[in-house]
Amino acid sequence: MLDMENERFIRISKALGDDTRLRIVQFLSNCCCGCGTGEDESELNACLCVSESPVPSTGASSRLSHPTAGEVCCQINGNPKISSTVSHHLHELEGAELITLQKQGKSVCCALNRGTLQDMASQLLQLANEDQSSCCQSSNRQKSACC
Amino acid sequence: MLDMENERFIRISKALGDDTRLRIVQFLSNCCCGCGTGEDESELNACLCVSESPVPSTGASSRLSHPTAGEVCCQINGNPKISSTVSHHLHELEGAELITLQKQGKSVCCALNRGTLQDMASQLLQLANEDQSSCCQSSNRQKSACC
DNA sequence: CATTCATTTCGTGTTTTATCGAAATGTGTG
DNA sequence: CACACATTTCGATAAAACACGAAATGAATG
Repeated sequence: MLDMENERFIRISKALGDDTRLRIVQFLSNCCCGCGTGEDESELNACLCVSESPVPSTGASSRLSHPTAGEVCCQINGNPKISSTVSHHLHELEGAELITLQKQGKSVCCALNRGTLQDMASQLLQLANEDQSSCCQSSNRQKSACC
Repeated sequence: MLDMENERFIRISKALGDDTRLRIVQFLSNCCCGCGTGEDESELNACLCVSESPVPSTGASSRLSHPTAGEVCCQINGNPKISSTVSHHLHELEGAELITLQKQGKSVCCALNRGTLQDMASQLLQLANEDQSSCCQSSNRQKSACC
């Protein structure tokens, strides 16, 4: 296991080791607006997840490509406005690079960072399939009196 | 994501989200004696990880197929005898099904449960590649006034 | 410029987790 | 049976994580 630092691995594991945060990741994972750029109107129009806020100058609706923090919060605990707790969890997930947060107007858009999940999966597979033939001669073994 | 319960996913994530426990898993992962049954003498004889305790009746050495808790502890913190802290971590990992502990005489043998790591990896890949087209109609969306 | 709205920051109480040493358990040995 | 040994259990302590409400920030609106 060379690539990912333990510190990062632990940060991600901790982030995923909380019920609220896991549910946030799950919601963002199967949310159809979690990956669009907001430019392809046709797919966005069919999606209930997008935020809809009227633009007064044109009278048209502006649509965001990702669910807002408030919408995520609503999905998680039914709270109509974002709680400080969910806000905190979102930033925790952002710190672990599991999601990205982007300010759009007075809202914050949340998007899943699928690459981090893939990295994590490959680290786990590496741990599962680690070459077992090298441990005894290897230098990564701690030299101690006891073993 | 149907298969693994959130509770189990969280248990495993928490177990991997601690530096000491991660190092235990890493050690067991690339330990060459982490998978043998102890019956194939030829491969075990070359391995420094095996426990060697003289059997007085025959005068020969008995070899265990896995590192003992004490040996794991030694690798982790250089402590010649197992600490209560490492013992606790081992049982935490056992609870998450990441390792198995088996009593052999007065020692406990520790073996990595590679299947759990693989399961976890596939869960993460599933999260990463979740179908995004079904969220808006799907029933797994919470119905709330706010969204 | 005052107001509303979405979000964050802050202060605090509560729970969980990690760590340590001492005592207890249990297994094999002389 | 007494003893040594590996490990676990227990009790205490300290640190980290979670949760909550109130106040603060900052952007859009009237």
